Amino acid sequence: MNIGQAALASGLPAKTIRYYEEIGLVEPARRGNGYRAYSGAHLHNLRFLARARSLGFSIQECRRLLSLYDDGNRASADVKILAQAHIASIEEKITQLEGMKATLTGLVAACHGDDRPDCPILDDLAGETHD
Amino acid sequence: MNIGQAALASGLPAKTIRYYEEIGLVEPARRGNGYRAYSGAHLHNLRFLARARSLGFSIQECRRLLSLYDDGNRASADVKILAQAHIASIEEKITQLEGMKATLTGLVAACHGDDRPDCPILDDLAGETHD
DNA sequence: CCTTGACCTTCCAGTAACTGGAACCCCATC
DNA sequence: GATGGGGTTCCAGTTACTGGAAGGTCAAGG
Repeated sequence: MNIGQAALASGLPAKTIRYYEEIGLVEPARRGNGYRAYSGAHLHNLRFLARARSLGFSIQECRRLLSLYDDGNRASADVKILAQAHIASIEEKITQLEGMKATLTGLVAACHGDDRPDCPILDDLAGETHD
Repeated sequence: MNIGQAALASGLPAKTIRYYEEIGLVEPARRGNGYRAYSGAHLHNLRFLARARSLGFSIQECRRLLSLYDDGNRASADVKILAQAHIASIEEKITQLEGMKATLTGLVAACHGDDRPDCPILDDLAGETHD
């Protein structure tokens, strides 16, 4: 199948699929005319990547996950550790975002939001402590 | 004050401060020897930026916030709208991350994590539905 | 046979916000 | 004069794509 079909079937943009080839993630065969030819296995890997990326794994992590998938002798513990570390980094991001949100929510609540210039949000950013 | 002092006083790395100058955010004067000379106002802006960035505002948003800060005729409503939009985008990110976390947590719980290859996490990524 | 349009190709540049490093200058001090 | 700790510029790399230009391929229609 051509790249357009692979894109449709995997849900990834063709541009992304070409990029994955460039970085050595999924390397299809070529037809006589230079077109990429994706096999069922290639498509499988593309779907795998789409799913892993949608769960927030980095490209490096996806690479590792694919190689673990391909390794019949893998230990599921290795996969689990990778996933747990990823969960931890997600939690870290969430915590950070929650902190920002809490601060901003407080500031927004304090801002009257009319046509006057007085603004607690800017005051906070400017480091002006409100007694 | 030199860039090193400004870095210390603002909490920003010198590299970042130079970058902010490059993109026109904070443009210090220069001494005879070519060194950057930061005034109190410059330092204030650097601190403002550090705070705004720590709250997750993008550089573009920071630029806008700074210009609102500098505009004595601003309407606090404009600031509030900006902040509210930012809160909304933070919430969106959190929702996305929570979704990833929930899925991953389920998968990790299902994975025995020993030296056997069988792994529900990889099965999920590979699109193999577990009955 | 020619054209049209959809598809494919490569390559280059841009995104966000820095960060690291090389090569070099300035200044005070021992 | 050498040394050390500043400072300077410029270039490259990071992440994971995305957009666009210039051009090749192929099937269908006139």
